[in-house]
Formats: sequence, C-alpha cells, structure tokens
Amino acid sequence: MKIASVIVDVPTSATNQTYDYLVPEKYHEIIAPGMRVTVPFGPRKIMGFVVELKGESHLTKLKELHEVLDITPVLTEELLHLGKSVANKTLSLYITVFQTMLPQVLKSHYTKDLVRETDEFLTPELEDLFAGRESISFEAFTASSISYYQLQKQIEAGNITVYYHVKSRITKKQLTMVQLDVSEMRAMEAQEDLTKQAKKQKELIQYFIDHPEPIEQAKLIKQLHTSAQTVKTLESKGIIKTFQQEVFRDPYKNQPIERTEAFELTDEQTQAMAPIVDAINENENNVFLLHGVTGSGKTEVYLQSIQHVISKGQEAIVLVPEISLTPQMVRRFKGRFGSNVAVMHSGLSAGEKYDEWRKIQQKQVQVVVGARSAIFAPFTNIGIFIIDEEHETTYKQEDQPRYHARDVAIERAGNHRCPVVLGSATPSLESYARAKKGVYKLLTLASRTNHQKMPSVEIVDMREELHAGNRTMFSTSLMENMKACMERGEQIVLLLNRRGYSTFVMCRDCGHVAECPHCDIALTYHKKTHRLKCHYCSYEQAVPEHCPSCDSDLIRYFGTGTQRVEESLTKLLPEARVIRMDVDTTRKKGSHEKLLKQFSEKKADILLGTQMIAKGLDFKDVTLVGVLSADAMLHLPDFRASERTFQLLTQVSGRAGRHELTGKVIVQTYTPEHYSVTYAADHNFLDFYQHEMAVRKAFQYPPFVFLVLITVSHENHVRAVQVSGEIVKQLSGFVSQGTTILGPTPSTIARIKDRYRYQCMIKYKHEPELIRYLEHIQSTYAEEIRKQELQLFIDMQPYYMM
DNA sequence: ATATATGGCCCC
DNA sequence: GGGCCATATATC
Repeated sequence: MKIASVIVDVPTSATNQTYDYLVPEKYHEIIAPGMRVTVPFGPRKIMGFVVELKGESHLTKLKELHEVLDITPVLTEELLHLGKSVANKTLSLYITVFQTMLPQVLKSHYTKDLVRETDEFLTPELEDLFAGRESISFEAFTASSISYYQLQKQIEAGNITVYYHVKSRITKKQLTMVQLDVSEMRAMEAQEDLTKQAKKQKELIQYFIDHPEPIEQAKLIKQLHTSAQTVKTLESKGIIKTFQQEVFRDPYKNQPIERTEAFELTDEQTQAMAPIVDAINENENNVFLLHGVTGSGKTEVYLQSIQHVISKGQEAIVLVPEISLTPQMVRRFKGRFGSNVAVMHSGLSAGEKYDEWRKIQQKQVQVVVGARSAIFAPFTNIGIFIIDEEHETTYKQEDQPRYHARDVAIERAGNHRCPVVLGSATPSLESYARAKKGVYKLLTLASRTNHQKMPSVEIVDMREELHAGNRTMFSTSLMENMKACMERGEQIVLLLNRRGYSTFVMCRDCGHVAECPHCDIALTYHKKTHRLKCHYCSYEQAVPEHCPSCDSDLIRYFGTGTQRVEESLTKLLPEARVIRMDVDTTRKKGSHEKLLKQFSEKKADILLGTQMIAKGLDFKDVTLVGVLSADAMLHLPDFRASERTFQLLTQVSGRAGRHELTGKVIVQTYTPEHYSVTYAADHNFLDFYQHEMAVRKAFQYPPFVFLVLITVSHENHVRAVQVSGEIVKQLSGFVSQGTTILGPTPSTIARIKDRYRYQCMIKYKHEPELIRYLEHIQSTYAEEIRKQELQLFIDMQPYYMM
C-alpha cells in the first residue's frame, strides 16, 4: 500500500496539516515527494503538494488521490523541509510558503461545470439556463438568479452533477520548426520533378540540401522571401515536415551582451576573497559580512567566488534588491557567465519567470540572480549564497509568509554546507553587530578600486536658505552647481524622498485636509486625473471645489513630490532637460530601462527621482548628486529612521564620480547637525555604527533585543481595543522577566478600510517558547478570525512599524 | 475555501 | 412538515 501525505491548497489554519491519500497503482512508480497532485477534498477536487510517501496511515478509510500533475517534483526534498521550517518560524501556513517557492504559473485555478444527467424536465428556470446544452459553467449559474436550493435538489435527485476541474496556468512557448522528411537524394529528385513555375519550392528544397538541420518556420520564410503556403505545399507532398518545439522565452535575447573576463583583483579584494574560497573548498557553513565602500569592487569578488563554485561543479544563488536589478547589473552577470545565468525579477512576465525557473530546475544554469524569492531556487548542490546590499528592507516580505531572505539563505546554507556572503557599503546594525561578535566573519574593502577619492559632500542648512529669503526647494549652492555642471556638459542626479513631500489637498483658510472616509489617512492628489485617491483602499473622489468644512474656495493642492520638483525645476532652469523617474513614469513594463538608457545616452541633463535611482546605477558623466530633503524620513515613527537616512545618503553619494571625473554631493536638510547626516557626509560608517548602537541600547531596540509586532484589526473599535488588551495580558503571563510587552496602542494608521487597528510589541532577548505562545494566541481567536471579523497579523522581526 | 449538515423560523 | 435561510463543521 502506498500512501501520500498531502498539504492541500486551502489557505486556512484549520487545514494547515497533511491529509493522507491512497496512491493509485498506475502512479506507484512515478510519484515522489514534492510533486503537485489533485485530490478529492470533501466534495471538491483541489490541488496539493505531496510532502511524504509512506506505507501506512493512522486512518483506516482513505480516498485515492485523483491525479499526479508533475513528471518531476517541483519542490526538492530540501525545499519541502525548508518550507516547513519557514512556515513554523514565521507563523505562516505551509501552503502559502510552498506557493511562494514556485513561479505563479504553477499555481492552480479551479473551475466547476454543471452537467445535465437526464432528459427529464428540470425546472423552468434551470431549463432556461441550460437552453438545450449538456453542460454549463458554474459561473453561468451564479450569474443567474436561481436559488442554490433549487440546484441542490436536482443534484440530490441525480439530474445534475457537478464536475470539478483543476487547471494549471502553464503555457510553454512552442515554435514551429521545419525539417526535411526525406533523404537528401530523394529531395534532389523531388526538386527535379517540380515544374518550372514552382521556383519558390525549388529554392526551399535547395535550402535544405545546403542546411539539413531543422529551422524555425518564421525564420525560414523571412530568409527565403517565401510564404507559409510554400511550406505547406511541400509538407503535403511529404518532402518536408514541421513539428512543434518547446522553447524558453529569453527576456534578454535582444540585448547582445559582451563577454567579460575576470579582472585582476586588488590586494584588498584578494584578501577578502581568500576566506570565502576556503569556505567553498572546505564546505564550511560560514556567514561572511563583506563591508565594502561604494566602488570598492564587491561585485567582482562575488563574480570570482561564483566562478570558483561553478568550477567545483556547484551552483550559486545571488540576491539583489529588486530595485537595483537593472540591466546594468544583469549585464555584469550575463557578461561573465553567459547563458549559465537565470534571472528572476518582477519585471518579467509570468511565462518568462516560469522559463527562467525551469532552466534552474532542469540544471541548464548554475547561477541565479534574482530578487527576494529567488532564494528558493530549486538547486540541489549549492556552493554559495550571496546577498548584495544586505541591509535592504526589500529582503523582508511584508505579507504572508513574512520571511526574511537573509534568514532563509543562512538556513539553506546549513543544508548545503556552504558559505553565505552578505555584502553592503552600509551593513544593517544587526549584521554588523553579529560580525563584531564573531557570529559572522567580517571582510572589509576600505578603498575604491580606481583609487578615486570619495566625493566631497556639502551639507546645506535649508533653514538658513529660508531666512535668506530663498523659498524654492533648491538652495543657492545646489542651483549654482547644477548650472556649472550643465555648462561642463556633465550630468546631475536629483533625489527626492517622496514621503517628505505633500501630495494632499488642504484648505488655506481653515487648514482642513481631505481624508479617506474609510481609512485614517490623508487622500493623495493625482495630478493626471485631477482626483483624490486613498493609498490603502480603492476609494477615489474628485477634488472638491469648496472646502467641505468652511466652504472656502482657496483649496491648495500639489502634484506628487517629483512632479512638483520637476515643475519648479523647469521654471528655474528652463534649459535643463529632465528625466523624471517615479512610480508614475515607470509603471509600464520596460519604461524603467528606457528612461535609464535615455539618460546614459545623455539625452537629458538631470535625472530626477525617488529611492529607485539611488541604487546600483553607474553613469560615467554624473558628477553632481543633489539630495533635496535628506531628513524627510528622519521623523517617521520608526526606530530605524536614522539608519535608513544614513544608508540612503551614503548610497546616493556613491553615485557621483564613479569614473574619471570627480564628483560632488549636495545634501539639503533642515537638521544639518543630525548624526546620520554628518556621518554620511564624512563617509564614516564606523562612527555612525557606534553612535546608533548607543541609541539602540538606550531605548532597547534591535540588535539588543528581538521584536515581534502584533497588529489586531476589527470593524468594531471596542472589540479591537478589547482583543489587543487581552493579548497583552495573556502574553505577560507567559513570557519571562527580561521580556517587555508594549501596548496596546493604535497603529500609525489607526483605521484602514473601515477596520480599526491596534498593535502591541514584544521586545525579548531570549524566549525559546515564544512561537508556542503566539500560536496559542492565534488559536484563542481562531473562531473570530475564521468568521472574518477579526484579523491578527503577527510579524516576527518587523521592518515596518505601521 | 466551500459543500454539506444542522437548526430555527415561517407558513400552511 | 416542507420550504427556506443562516450558521456550524469537516474536509484524509
């Protein structure tokens, strides 16, 4: 007897367990853990993952599984094991973790059909609906106004049956290929037999006599200036044949990429790489923190370490933040490893993602470069994990499963007995503290490979500008430097922290701000549509002509931050050609790349944008970087605000003068004395680290403690307060002395989509049973959660405190 | 998540 | 008791 333990595709806590099914005889030989199957679940049929095969079950009566969907497992044994562990550590459901390990197209969707089983008259309404057809979709029934009860009676009577279908969305791209179907000799004879008018056919046969290998039909037609008809005719004569061939979509096929050789490493790079290579050779499961200033050649260290892994016959996973997964970055990896690289990021279509994933699964590549979820690439013999810009917050997923790619990398490295390299110019405090304690091994690259000096950073106090009568958002110094820079024919990058700029609508008379009626947040003004939108729900309204509070018609509104800057920039510097990069201008696929290409071809003088331009970009003629408001995010209710400000300022400073030309950075701020601004200006990570650690210690924040954020949301305000209070009380009874529980307090946004939100925070140093307590809390409210009344979000090591 | 069982209410 | 709805419950 063969039994499969299956995790079913029903994302609820009540079904977060394995279900046993008998494996039908015909699947005995081929079924394996990690395959997707369809199983009967109650009266339905749904998809599930086989996590285990066994000989017996604790249950006596088992159903048979319906169908095996895969030929080879889509999840390796390691990923099954990892998925279980990630789910437990992040309080997520097994099924949601397994789903995030796979490309979207492998997710199933379900359809239902109603099939008529009798010629007898059903009911007038149902006869109308079927209208003579044998079967109809269940949607057609739902759309009609026939009561479910009526249908149920027909189902009970056996007059109608419900058929369940599970479909995968897989689309493999097929190409029509053409090939000779006869011997060369026979082809020549056929060529002779053709009449004089059949010139095209003769040419086509001649082509195959010269090139016997199969060719793509479209290419053939184009090359010979012929038509599909010619191919068809010859095929019907049996001289040539066509067949379908599966191909991988290659998102980079139209970009010729130059091959590069390994650069010679500097002494510093050689020293940094040696321990990594040792770890690769010795299969040592070490975590390295590679702290290298911008321009110190971290990427070259990655590339050569990977080269080493490849020559050992092993595989490499490289994570980069989504935002810096630019063509420039991809080109560096493709340039070195050619078609041995798979690329995974959100810019690819679902089909492209699936194809890249299959290249990994089928071992056609040894390297994957991708954003967060690429950490789950189904390699089986991994030799290194690299996480570039390790401090980036995008490595933490904000919705279920709330995993951190860095933690997953470290766990997987344990499974594969291989090193992890975390690289950054501005490591997270957590990682740097671990490196100092010796938990991670610290490697340092202190100098730039081209021996260029770090750009000089000028801090401009915007309060003084204001006192001097400058009410624009550009300081005198920035303005003068921009003009000079443009005269020299060099380029400028301007960075704006979007969050710092108002996009709301306000009444000038009474100060009334337009707010969302469903969420406690100001509405955002969209210039394009001249409407107000809520960022948290889909609410939308026209801009009021009169203030709803005082009836004044002095309504003041702005465009989005970058739009506003662009407007005043064109007023003050009309000769400047500006490229604006923000959410609005990069929404369309490929527009990100297009804008950057335009800028690199010097079709513009100024690149203006938000965070997204701060990373990874490398333009040789950029000599001036301006930060319009450095402290915009300093005042957010977030203990990492200083760290983020320091990181951002350091990142952008690195954008200037990467090549021969020396660069200058101008940082505008209202708090010029703040340590995250001054240390960033001095390129001084170590002192920033010391200072910030003291602050974290004083206020008991990470890395001195671990955090858990629990958010409670309920339609009923009173109940939300009640539940969050109960949770704090319960937890206080469980946890040990050194642990503090803060709250409950209203969330930063106290109401979203008409639901009230309260949160509490746990600060702990050592709490081995914490997950157990949290699970207990979850189960306490399971009923209310299931009824969709209550929502509980538990975030281990949160990044956003909202 | 969702099909089905269960319980209650109304009406004849 | 049957029709009809809302709510509870199990799903190998």
